[in-house]
Amino acid sequence: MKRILIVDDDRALSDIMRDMLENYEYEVEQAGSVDEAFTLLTDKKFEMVLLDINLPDGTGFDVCTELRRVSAVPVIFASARSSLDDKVTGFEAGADDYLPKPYSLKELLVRVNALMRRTYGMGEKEEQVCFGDVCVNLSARNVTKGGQPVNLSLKEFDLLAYLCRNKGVAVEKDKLISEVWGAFSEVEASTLTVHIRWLREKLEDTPSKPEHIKTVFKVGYKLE
Amino acid sequence: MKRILIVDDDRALSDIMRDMLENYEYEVEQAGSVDEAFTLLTDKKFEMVLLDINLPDGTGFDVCTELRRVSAVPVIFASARSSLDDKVTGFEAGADDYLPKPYSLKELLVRVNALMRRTYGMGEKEEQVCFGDVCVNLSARNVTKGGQPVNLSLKEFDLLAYLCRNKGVAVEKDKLISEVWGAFSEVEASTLTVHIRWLREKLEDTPSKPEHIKTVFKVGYKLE
DNA sequence: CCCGCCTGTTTACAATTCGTTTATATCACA
DNA sequence: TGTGATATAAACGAATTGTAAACAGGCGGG
Repeated sequence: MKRILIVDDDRALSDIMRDMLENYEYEVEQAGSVDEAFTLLTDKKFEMVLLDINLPDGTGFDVCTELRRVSAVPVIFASARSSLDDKVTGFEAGADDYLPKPYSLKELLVRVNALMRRTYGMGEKEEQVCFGDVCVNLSARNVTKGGQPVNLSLKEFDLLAYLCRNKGVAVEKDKLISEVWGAFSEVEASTLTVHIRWLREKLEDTPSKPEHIKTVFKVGYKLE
Repeated sequence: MKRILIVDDDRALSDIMRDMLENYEYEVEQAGSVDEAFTLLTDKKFEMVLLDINLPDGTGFDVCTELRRVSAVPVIFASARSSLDDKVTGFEAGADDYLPKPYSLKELLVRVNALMRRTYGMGEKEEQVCFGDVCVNLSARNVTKGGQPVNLSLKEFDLLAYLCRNKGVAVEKDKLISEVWGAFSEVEASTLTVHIRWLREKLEDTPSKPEHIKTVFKVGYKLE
């Protein structure tokens, strides 16, 4: 959940922005002055700051400049001041975008989204599943046991990954084969058996008495 | 030196943009059509793409969408089409900014600078990644092994740099090629293999038993 | 202007890994 | 205890990767 700070002394407008951003699963806090902004920035970490320029006790430029001394947090100016000079000043103060009022809320939203995407990644969330002393990082494709990296082959990893994604549930052999080898694969069930064995050899303390990669008789396998 | 691709069929305007950007130490290439854009993207790597929307043989939206399939290169739309719908379409296609014509050149420049800064770092801070007795300074583009400087060629360094930025994760061969050789590059996978080999020869104690530049069979490579 | 060096790409071949199958042993349930 | 299901071990072939060397283009120095 990304947190956004809106700094604007027009409370009505600020509320509208807040409502819209909250609809899109951002967490929003509001400040109406430079002072209030610094107070909030001191307390909490924000993933983005939206700045008006004209504030009762200073300018958004000042806020941005100060902020940049200590932080690279994304900043978007949103202001009624729309001259080129103001834009240049804003960007030179370290802003990432500048949106002159009046703007459409939709445009604000897509720009916020674009900057979030650029700053925090295209949404590749790091998925990690652990059992016992084994950690499986699904996005990085690496596995550790007791902190030590474990080398798994392609099929071994894919198989383990599918079990991880269905941790706790018994997966039928047919299902495993079609997920790992492809829907119309014609490999024999024994192939699956062998790969399970190799996983156990690499990941279980006692491969012949598996504690995590369990077999479900007549059904398939289950990760616990 | 950052390379920028301008895609615009208005050659006069394109030239003006080029001149200005070159004054600010960017290296610029120009394309006047979708086709030309793809050609350039096939054999060179760009750090940013400026896209017009109306092109003789397609739209900038198409270029952006295709590009986003394989690359996270920063994209700015600059177009006479200034409706909200167009802006939304542009951002949804994966753009980072949208600048309606007519715009001032100065504004284009500060937006380019801001996006470069956001994407490639705030300049001064030294990014350094180490593994074993090897240290890679990403901003200074130099590498040491056991304190001794190591000479890497351009491609060798780019490849290593990308692996460093994704230390610990298995990077697919396709991804490596599109990041190092350019979005639509058509170099063969064997070229990648050879460059990996050279890196290992220069950085690994026992190149044939690499401890850090690991191969992930059928997938790609990983830095540990 | 020519030459040699450096870089990058491709090619050909060697070495290795991986996945599958087969064969046999062991296990779980009725 | 018997029988089908699963585990274990090993072997083979195919596909992937490593290696070395040749080739081409660009650049700078003589």
